[in-house]
Amino acid sequence: MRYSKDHKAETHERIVKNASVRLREGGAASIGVADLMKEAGLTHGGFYAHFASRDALIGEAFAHAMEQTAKRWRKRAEQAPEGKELASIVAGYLTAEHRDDVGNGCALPSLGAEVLRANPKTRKAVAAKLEEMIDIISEQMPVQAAKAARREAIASLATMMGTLMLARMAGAGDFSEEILAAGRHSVLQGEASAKPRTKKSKPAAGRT
Amino acid sequence: MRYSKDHKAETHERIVKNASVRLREGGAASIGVADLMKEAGLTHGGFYAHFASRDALIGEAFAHAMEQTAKRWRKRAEQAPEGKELASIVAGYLTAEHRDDVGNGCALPSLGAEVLRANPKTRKAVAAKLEEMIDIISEQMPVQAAKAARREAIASLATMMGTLMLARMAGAGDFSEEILAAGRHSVLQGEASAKPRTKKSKPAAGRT
DNA sequence: TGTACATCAGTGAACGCGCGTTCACTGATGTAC
DNA sequence: TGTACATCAGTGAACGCGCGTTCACTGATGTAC
Repeated sequence: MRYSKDHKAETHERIVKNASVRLREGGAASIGVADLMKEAGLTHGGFYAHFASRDALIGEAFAHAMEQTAKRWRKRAEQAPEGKELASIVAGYLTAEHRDDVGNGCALPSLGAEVLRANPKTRKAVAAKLEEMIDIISEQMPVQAAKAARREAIASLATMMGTLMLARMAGAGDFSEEILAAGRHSVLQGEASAKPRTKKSKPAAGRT
Repeated sequence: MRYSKDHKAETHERIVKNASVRLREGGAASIGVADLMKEAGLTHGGFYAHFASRDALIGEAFAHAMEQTAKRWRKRAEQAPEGKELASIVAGYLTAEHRDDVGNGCALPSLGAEVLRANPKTRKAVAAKLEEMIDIISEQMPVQAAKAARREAIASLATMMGTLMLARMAGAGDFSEEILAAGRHSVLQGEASAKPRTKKSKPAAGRT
């Protein structure tokens, strides 16, 4: 072959990564085949050696963005001092840096509305990843009952993504900072140093 | 004139209303001039007698969606029994009906990501409307201190819109219902029958 | 070791199509006289 | 009251442009003999 063993796989991954950034920044409609290939240093004709269609790429870009977000949370939870797992995730989430980095940020606020317009297969994959993400937060909840932990995990996730969206809508001034602070206060009140529900000796298990 | 006095204004409004539904459902990219005019019973050429450009229409559609949402909340707060204003807004918000009616639903979850791609003028107008919406919720908060009320209003709004988005991402099954219930529980816990901060004798004032 | 062939990631011209915008025109009504 | 003209919301053909997709081709490398 002309290229190294997994050269094609690397190219494929590069295209998907770039697409997932653009997807978060500008929505699926902003993804242009020619632009994307140019960004990857290739010409547009080669696109169809990697993807069956533009829509297939969009599906992969969704999956990549969701998985990247989940990975980030797992890593944060693992690296945080015991009892500070949730606080660490929230502190990393509700920041001006995250607000301003839409393309590499959490998939949920960027893609929540977008996924409604995606094909059924993509929608299902996204819903499954969402379950995973809820599990990750749920494991860090300072509540003993699993049911309550799950309920609170969902609400915390909702508050986090909602806060980030509102902060983005508000722009980058005092109003936006106020929103971020309100979200942090709400999610973390009275839970700053409580113990998570599960030990973190093992990486988080997959979804149910 | 060929038509009644405010015929043109009515046509204009009809186009904007239709556009604001499409904007919420499919994003700005889904708004096609020809489609929209056809929906209004007209031909595409007449569009430019009403709007300077497609982009100008999109700006009006944003404003309409935001104002419609704010109006709905004011109405709900006015019609609710005293002490149940916030509960009434939340109960109307976190329902399967609202989840399934994206086009006529709250502007925030549908347009939060979309507005980041709009022009600066539209972005500013949306941010101003967001302030108004926070004020509406803030006035119904069962807290005496204005600062705390505003903080809690922001967090409630974030949780509400975040919950609705998560429920939409989850589809329409048990998982989705669970999300809605978690959001209702979170926003309303312990506040079900507290008194709002302000009397509702007068319609809510404009934003600061 | 040398030669002919197969492989296949990537190239770039070409296609069909839809879209935003322009523009000369229509035709019903209000107004001036 | 009747006639000629001005107004203007709406019509529909035409335009230029960008985009997704197709396809014959390239050329460097691995493999068979």
